[in-house]
Amino acid sequence: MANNLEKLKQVLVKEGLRFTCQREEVWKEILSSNEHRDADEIYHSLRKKAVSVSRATVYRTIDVLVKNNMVRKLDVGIGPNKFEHKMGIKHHDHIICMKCGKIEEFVVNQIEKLQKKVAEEYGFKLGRHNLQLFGICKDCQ
Amino acid sequence: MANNLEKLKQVLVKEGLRFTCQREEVWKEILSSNEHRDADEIYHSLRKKAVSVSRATVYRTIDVLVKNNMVRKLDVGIGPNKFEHKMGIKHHDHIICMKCGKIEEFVVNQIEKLQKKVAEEYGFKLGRHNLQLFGICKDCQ
DNA sequence: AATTTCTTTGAGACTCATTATCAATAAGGG
DNA sequence: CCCTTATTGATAATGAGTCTCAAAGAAATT
Repeated sequence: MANNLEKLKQVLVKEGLRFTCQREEVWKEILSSNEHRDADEIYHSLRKKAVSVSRATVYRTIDVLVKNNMVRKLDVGIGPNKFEHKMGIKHHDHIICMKCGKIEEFVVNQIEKLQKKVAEEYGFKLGRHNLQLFGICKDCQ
Repeated sequence: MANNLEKLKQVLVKEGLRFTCQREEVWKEILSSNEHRDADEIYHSLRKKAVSVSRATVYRTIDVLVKNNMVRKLDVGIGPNKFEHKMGIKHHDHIICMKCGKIEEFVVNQIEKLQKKVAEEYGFKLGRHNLQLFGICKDCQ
């Protein structure tokens, strides 16, 4: 917790940005849940707690967090992007139900390795990747 | 070619839709190129050829084609979705340059297999998937 | 402490891709 | 050829996200 706040402070210094209470609140809000939430959900959750913050600031802060590897942006194929913090969480991909929108996480190390190989083959310096499986979950079948 | 037109006719019958010259032109336009193009590019290409069609119809037609597995929708992470026809083309994924937007295609059978295994594991009936690698290409590094 | 300089914020305007609306037009069966 | 129904196109609406800019806040300078 305190560690995570420190992390934010460090990143802000590194980026030449100021530590403000809005940025702190956004970060704490994202840390407070392991759900995949979109910017608007984060914004409303903060407003419900009477935190004074605007949508624009939520988006701006998330950008900083994503750029600095503290938050992952998830393009779930439909609707707004979702976000999840990466503190103490190891890398995973997602399998998404096309009916109910349920998102499950999975890890396949071998896929990661194959991806690196592909990138090398094509002379790309690999940044992030995006792997989603879309299907119909057990409950919806 | 003639085959592909037949294919369109069949699909339209199956969907209870009519065969119109707009739908035919959109389909031919998509078939005419192996590039990854967005709806607007397809629309403008048709207009340049003096084909009378609207943006709305382009989108609507593409929807039908995607639903019937004749066209693939590509979410390239930034900007509009891109489309590519699937006639005589085998499945591949994409590696995308985050600087210049260049898209290269690759095939890794093993990844496909691993994906199927994951879906099984989680009890999902696998539909499509989405695998993009984002990086910086050789030229942009 | 006051002033200056620079950053951040928030409200709302704006953008871009896509979807919805709906009157006018076109297909296709009878 | 007529009639019903689907389709089209122009345009409005939507949704997610970004931009703008004046006002407020921090930091540095005097």
